[in-house]
Amino acid sequence: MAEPSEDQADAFFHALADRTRRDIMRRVLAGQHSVSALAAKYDMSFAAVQKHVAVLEKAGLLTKLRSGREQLVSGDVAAVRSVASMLAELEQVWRGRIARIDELIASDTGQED
Amino acid sequence: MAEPSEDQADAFFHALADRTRRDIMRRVLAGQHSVSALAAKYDMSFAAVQKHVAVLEKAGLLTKLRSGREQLVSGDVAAVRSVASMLAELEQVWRGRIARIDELIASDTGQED
DNA sequence: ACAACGTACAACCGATTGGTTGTATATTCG
DNA sequence: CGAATATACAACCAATCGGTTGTACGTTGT
Repeated sequence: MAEPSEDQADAFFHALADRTRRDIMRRVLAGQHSVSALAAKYDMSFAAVQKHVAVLEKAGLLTKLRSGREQLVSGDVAAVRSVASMLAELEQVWRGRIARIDELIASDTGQED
Repeated sequence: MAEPSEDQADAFFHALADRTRRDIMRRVLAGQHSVSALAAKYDMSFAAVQKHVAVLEKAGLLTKLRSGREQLVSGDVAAVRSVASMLAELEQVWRGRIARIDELIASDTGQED
C-alpha cells in the first residue's frame, strides 16, 4: 500500500499546521537534536515543545532515539515526501479536469469521427 | 516574493488537515461545483459544508464565482503547488544535512587539503 | 549517595474547531 | 406578486488545541 490512509493525512497536515512544529521539522531534518536542545530554541516551556515533538512523532514525521538520558530527534524525510505525494495526487485530479476539457473541445471542433 | 508567509502556511496546512475539506478540494479541482451541489455529497448540514468551503477559500485553495443565485467553486491548483513547494523546501533542508555529512566524511578520509 | 539534568505525563485553562439550528438576503420560477 | 432555491452568517455546544505548572522517574557527574 503506497498511499497512506485518510487518518495519516489528517495527522500529517495537522502536525504541519503549526509554525513551531514546522520549524522543529526544519531543525531535525537538518540534523539530530535532543528535545531539550530544541526546547532551548523557543520562547515557551519545555513541556510545550515536548508536546509538539510528540505530535510530530505520532504523525510519523520524526523519530526519537534514546541516547543515555537524552532523546535524539531526527526528521523523517520519507514522511515529508509522502505528504508531498498526496498533494501531487490532488494535482493529478486537476490534470484530469484539463484532459476532460480538452476532450470536450476536441469533440466540439472536430465534431464527427 | 515567491514563497508564502508562515501565516499562509498555517492556513494551507490547517485547511488540508480535514478529510472533508480534502475531499472538497478533489471535487473542485476536478471541476466546478455549486456550494449546494457539494453539500449534497456529505452527511452533514449545508452550513457545515459552507463553512468548510469558507475555510478553503480564506486559505486561498479555492475561489468562488457567482453565477445567478449559485456560487460556483473551483480549486486553485497553483495554491496546491505552493503547498507542495513548501514541502520541497523542507526536503531541501534535509539534503543540506546529507551534503554536510558528505563533507565531514570527505574531510575525514581525505584528511589534508 | 545525591544533586543536577533530560524526559514524560497529568491536570488545568482559554481559544479554536467542527458541528448544529435558526434567521436573513438575493435570485429564480410560476 | 409569492414560493422555492442558494447562500451567508450568527449563536450555541462539545471536543480539541496550544499553552501552562507541577510531579515523577531514569541517567549522569561529583
